[in-house]
Amino acid sequence: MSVLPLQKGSNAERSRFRNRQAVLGQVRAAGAVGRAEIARALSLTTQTVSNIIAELKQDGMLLEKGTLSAGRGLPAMQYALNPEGGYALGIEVRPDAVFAALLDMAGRAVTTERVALRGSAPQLVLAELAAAYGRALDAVPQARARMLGAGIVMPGPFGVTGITGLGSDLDGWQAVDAEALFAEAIGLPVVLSNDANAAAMAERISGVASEIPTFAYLYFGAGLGLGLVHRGELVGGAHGNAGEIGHIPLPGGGRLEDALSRLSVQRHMAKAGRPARDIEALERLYTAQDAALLDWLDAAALALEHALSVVENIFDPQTVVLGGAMPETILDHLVQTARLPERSVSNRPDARHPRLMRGASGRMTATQGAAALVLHRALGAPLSQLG
Amino acid sequence: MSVLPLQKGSNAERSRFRNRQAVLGQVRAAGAVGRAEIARALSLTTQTVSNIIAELKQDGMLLEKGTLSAGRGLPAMQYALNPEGGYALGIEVRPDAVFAALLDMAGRAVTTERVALRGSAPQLVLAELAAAYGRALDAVPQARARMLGAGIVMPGPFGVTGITGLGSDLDGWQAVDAEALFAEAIGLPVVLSNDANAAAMAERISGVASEIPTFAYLYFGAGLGLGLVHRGELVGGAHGNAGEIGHIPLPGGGRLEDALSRLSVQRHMAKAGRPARDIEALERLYTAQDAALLDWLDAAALALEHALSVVENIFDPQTVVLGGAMPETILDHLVQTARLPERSVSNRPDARHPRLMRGASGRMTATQGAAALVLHRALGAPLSQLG
DNA sequence: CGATTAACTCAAATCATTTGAATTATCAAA
DNA sequence: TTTGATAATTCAAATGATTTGAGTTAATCG
Repeated sequence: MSVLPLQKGSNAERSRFRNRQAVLGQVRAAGAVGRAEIARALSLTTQTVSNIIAELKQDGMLLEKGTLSAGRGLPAMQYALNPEGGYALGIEVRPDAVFAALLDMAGRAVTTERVALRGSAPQLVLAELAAAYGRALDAVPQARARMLGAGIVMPGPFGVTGITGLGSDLDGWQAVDAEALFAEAIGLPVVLSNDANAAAMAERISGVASEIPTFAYLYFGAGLGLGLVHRGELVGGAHGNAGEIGHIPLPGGGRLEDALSRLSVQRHMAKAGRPARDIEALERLYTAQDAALLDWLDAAALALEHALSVVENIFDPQTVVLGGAMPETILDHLVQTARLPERSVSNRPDARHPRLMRGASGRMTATQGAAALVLHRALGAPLSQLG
Repeated sequence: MSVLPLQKGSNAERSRFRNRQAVLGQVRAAGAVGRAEIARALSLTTQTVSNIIAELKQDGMLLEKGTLSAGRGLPAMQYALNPEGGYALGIEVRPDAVFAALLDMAGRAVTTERVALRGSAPQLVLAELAAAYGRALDAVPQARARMLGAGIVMPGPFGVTGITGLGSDLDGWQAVDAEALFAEAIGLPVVLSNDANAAAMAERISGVASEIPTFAYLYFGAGLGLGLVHRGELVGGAHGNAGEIGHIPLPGGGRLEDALSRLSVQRHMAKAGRPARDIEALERLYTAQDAALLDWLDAAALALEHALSVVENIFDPQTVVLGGAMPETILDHLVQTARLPERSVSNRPDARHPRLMRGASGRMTATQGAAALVLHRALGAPLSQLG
């Protein structure tokens, strides 16, 4: 009979927790700030912010960065995140390999690793993963006591759906509580997400969207994914499966990811007798201005225009970011050649951001994004997400 | 230099405010509950809930509904919203008319009115609107002291966009701060939204989605709109223009709203020599199983399938609700004949809700939805939305 | 009928923020 | 160079809300 609430009640303890996060969030967003400025931004008193900052400094989360004189008055002591104040583990599980990265609180990867897999059975994956985590901690011992959590990216869709088997699901993972398994295997709080959402959060935490609270991210994985960030928060849908934009039909027939994905370009190039197994091969072909690749790009740009039209009109983002497992040169080519739909709510003369841009993260976007999910939760996410 | 925060800091006063809202939200969702149950749901103590409920009762927001014995122990006093405890004004501005409705806190319309307009100039609209508000207050005098705010629905898109003039924009309203104008004209706090978002919130507050936190609403206005509710909150996009789904291209050519909208059916019927000016006419034609109308319905069902495919795969909603300015019989027909896409993340064998359903609200959906936006804010919205 | 259970109330304790006064360091004008 | 204004910061006390713990009341169960 009880209605499960979308929010918990508040008390002094939870207020403090929330304010701590908010202060950390302000510091992260600003790079370095003084206490009074944080207080103004959060509508708190400087006294409160002073108390919280003293605590955070004590905990090793913040560093003093010297005073900054700005006009009259006592110069404010500037505070910045201590990169070594906290670490997040990012994990990306693919059918053939596991990627792991350890990120510090500044969002920089301090270790990265790729472990080849012989199958995707949960036991196997979990064991490899725990081992990789152990190696990362050995390499960065000071992280051991300061782990904030682990973010894990897996091919969706999550939960039991009627399209299991059609997509890129992982064998053996359809009917298990993946989050609980991971949490137990590595002994950390876990956030589970799909690749596109994680990549989007990576851009939000330390990429091109760090000052753009509402944007969409088109992610080149095996297929094509969409990550939606609305007012700083991920829009994951009812079951975390939002963003399967690759499945939507194209005007000319077929699905979007038939024309716009890594599989798509690989198939196209194979047919043309120019197999391109990996990103490096694609990059070389592009540098050589390969005719078959340029053909694919023409069709892909058209598909991208369709995707933009759909995403912009449905979601009204400040910008659309393009990224994922594609050479930067090809992403740039797409960004430059795709024509922006005229009939779109995003077609605004007063726009402050380009409507389409390439993401900043490279090859490990999703892996780093997985860790970014943890950092996002630790550094200023709203209370509603904190349990 | 200061980074504007997505959340404010918390203090005792704001905690109390938040907890008041959360308690009201629980009461609304449950219909009638006891204090201990609310306390459990919100992770607060019964003492705290008791204090807040005493205050809310004092303010006339809650009514005692007698005790309910549930097993052992002292039977809990049940509390319910006092419908007369608060009122919200809902306003829908159309090019040719203004609709106004006064809703009580239970979500019921206590007055409704339609005022024909001779033009859409701001001065004219604001004057008519203030007059309509005055008449509503005269009819329900006890509302005067208990107004929670006004929700206003206008044709989008909001702000300056490159497609101004293409859509259903209102003349004279493109470059004005509509929210401020309305707030000044009627002396109430104002929420501005588009029709689809408001209609979605109406279903959330007192319609078929009252227990569905994540859903999409396909709204038949002049065109076709989409309202997205994610974990209880509207996804409005960067400029409040999210949901312009009518603009997206159809596989067969043209835009979605060319096949699926009131304008579409009116054009189709006019061409077929069976003009249908209003909803009543459409309803009569459907009752007569008019061949031309059935033709349109076939094409519309196909377009709806495309829309479902896009919305489900991008947003992963628990359900898609169909509603707006269409006869219920026609909406039902569409719900029954549209084939649900198989390749969709929403195709789940374990789904608890139908994937597609008709909305509960009738003709005044958007107007009542406008008021629902206010009620939503007053009854349990997260702190982040409260300024 | 007594024991148990659960809702509720009262008063005191607790926690975090706010308030108000005092201190310090810089800039700008005399 | 001096003086006054400005703004950041700290200290101690006050405030506001929740929590804690003990006690009361009214049901069900055995």
